[in-house]
Amino acid sequence: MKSTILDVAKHAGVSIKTVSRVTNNEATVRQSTREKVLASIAELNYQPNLAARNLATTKSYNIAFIYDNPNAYYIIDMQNGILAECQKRGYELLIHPCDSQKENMIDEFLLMIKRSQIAGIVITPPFSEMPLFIDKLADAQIPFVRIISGNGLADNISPCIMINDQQAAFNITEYLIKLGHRDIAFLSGSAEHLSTAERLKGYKLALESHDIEINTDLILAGDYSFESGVKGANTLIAQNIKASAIFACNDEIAAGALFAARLSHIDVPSELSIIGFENSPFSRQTWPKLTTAAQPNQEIAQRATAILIDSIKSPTAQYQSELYVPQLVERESTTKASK
Amino acid sequence: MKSTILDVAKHAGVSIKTVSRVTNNEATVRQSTREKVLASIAELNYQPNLAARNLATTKSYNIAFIYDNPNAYYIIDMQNGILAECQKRGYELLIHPCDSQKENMIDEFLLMIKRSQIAGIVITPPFSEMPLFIDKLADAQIPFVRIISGNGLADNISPCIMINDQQAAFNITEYLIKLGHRDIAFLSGSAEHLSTAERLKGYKLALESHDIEINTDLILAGDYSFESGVKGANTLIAQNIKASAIFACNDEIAAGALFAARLSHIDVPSELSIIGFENSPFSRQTWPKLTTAAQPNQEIAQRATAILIDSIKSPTAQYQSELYVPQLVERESTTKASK
DNA sequence: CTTACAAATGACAGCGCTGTCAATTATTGA
DNA sequence: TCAATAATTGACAGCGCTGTCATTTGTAAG
Repeated sequence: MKSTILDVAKHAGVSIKTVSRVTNNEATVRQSTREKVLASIAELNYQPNLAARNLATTKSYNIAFIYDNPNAYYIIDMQNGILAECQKRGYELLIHPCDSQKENMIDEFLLMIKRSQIAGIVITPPFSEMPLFIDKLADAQIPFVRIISGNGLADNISPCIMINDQQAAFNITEYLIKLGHRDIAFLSGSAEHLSTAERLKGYKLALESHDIEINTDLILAGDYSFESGVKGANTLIAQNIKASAIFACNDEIAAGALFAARLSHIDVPSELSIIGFENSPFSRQTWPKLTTAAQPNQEIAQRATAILIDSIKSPTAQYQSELYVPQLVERESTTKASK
Repeated sequence: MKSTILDVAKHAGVSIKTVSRVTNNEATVRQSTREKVLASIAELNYQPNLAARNLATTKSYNIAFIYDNPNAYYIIDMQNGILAECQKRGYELLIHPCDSQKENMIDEFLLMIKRSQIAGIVITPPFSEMPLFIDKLADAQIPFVRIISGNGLADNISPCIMINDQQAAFNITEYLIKLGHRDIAFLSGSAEHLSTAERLKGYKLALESHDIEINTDLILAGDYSFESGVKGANTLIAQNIKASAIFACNDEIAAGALFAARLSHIDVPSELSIIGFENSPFSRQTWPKLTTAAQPNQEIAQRATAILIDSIKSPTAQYQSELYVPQLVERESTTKASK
């Protein structure tokens, strides 16, 4: 039989309000009383009924996570991070996969949010990078946190976690340059994702800062898929474009490029270095394993959630933002340029 | 401003109870009244407050999903399936990743379940195949549904979705045999998963039914990883074991085997056929693409959830169970045995 | 030992909904 | 036409909790 606040109150010999004070960690309870109540709570195995609390406060303790599923690994990581923080803070997680391409998606989502009782939203790309969507959300006065690609210029619409893809791409490219590579191909991800543009910027900046001319033949459009990597690498090979290294916008593209190279009997890394991005499990399931840039997605998601909950609990004009720079992970798919 | 049941009642000129009847789809409401109420609901954009409903019914509309994350693709598929049904039926989904290896995990989970208000649980392997865990859950009187590997012999402890891995493995093996293969290697998945044993059974049965002797040298232990596939294939190659086809217990293993074969300059499929299992996105990201056996995970999860909710709503002694047989998906990694 | 004030505690309404059961209205059959 | 019965509808309590505000208890100062 589940015990209620009344059971605890009787058992401890106090009023239900005092029990409520203890469970909510309010300050104005005498230490001795608090201990008495806590003992009763433990003995009766009491757990506050969330539905009743929600109803009484007319607040909600639900965090929504909205995503458009591009990458199962990414989603799972994010989800686990959010979950961890929610558990810590006594929130529930509601999952909302959505199709970003779908017409009316924005309005449907807004309606759903208004209907559900939702305290705040964690938003990942591409939604977090859709100005129209974000503006509407801001208008609707719903707290949210965005995880986006950027270099630190926050817009103060909401708290934000920024992934400095540009800096990371710069670092990666420089790493290749320092290995002696000068002809570095760039296999782009999806054009709709900001991260693609940011990574390209970083790539260009690195080349420029080492006085290497940017060769547009080496920059190929694509999307974040394995097939795109295969296609990109095959284009380079077929058109006989000289490249001693490939910067792939994510690990799947890199894996595709790797495969294409093997099929053409080009050895990786001795004849061609390939570098990925994301450090997904994928990057460890290729052979050779991929050198890549790692972003700690789970940690990022957890921080984002923490910031969101903070901003829900104490709304302030100025929002917190944080910046992450993905770090190089050296593995086996890159080596010095051959002379 | 959120509207409440009282607003709707006033607007429609009925009692709040009648509004409640309409939102709960109860039968005893006159058609004309129902329409009137529905119109008011639509006009006021009314959505019942779940917290209040939960409190009033002292029931919960939360479904828990418990998993130990082996495979992000699998989890996402399951999750989406469960979500779809939950949305349809007005339930919420709570996610519970767990570590199946962790000591005390069972008791911790049970405690958590008792504390949370949870209407039922969807359980996937390996949890669904742990008798101790299942028994405790049954003792605790919590409704749940299991998704397990099996051939249809239900135990009536709970509703069940069974994946007939044995039959599917039989079919797959027979498919290879009909292509002329007689020396078919079997790369096992994790021993803890029932599915591995079931697939092995199906494999053996198929060989026997075609009067092919079972060669234990061809059956290699492993787990459900890419590395395991690489290792298995390399073992075959190194020990010079004659095999014209490989039955890999899942797509990752198959991908690993594929890679090992390529490295040894063995062409797939002309020199070696490889077949996977699961039809994960993975199987489309190899080259050649993998022939495999598809189980409609999302559909399975949705059905499981439907059955679970049915059993919550009308508890009966006899539980529903369903059987799925994964179907062969022919792609490019298999072909006729060379003479 | 009082008084004045602060700290701690409690009484009670009410969050929005559903269950129970009584009241009302519609329908049927004689 | 009028019971008798069935089909609808409504009044009201109460689910378990928190917010408000009144009350009690403790404490420092006089």
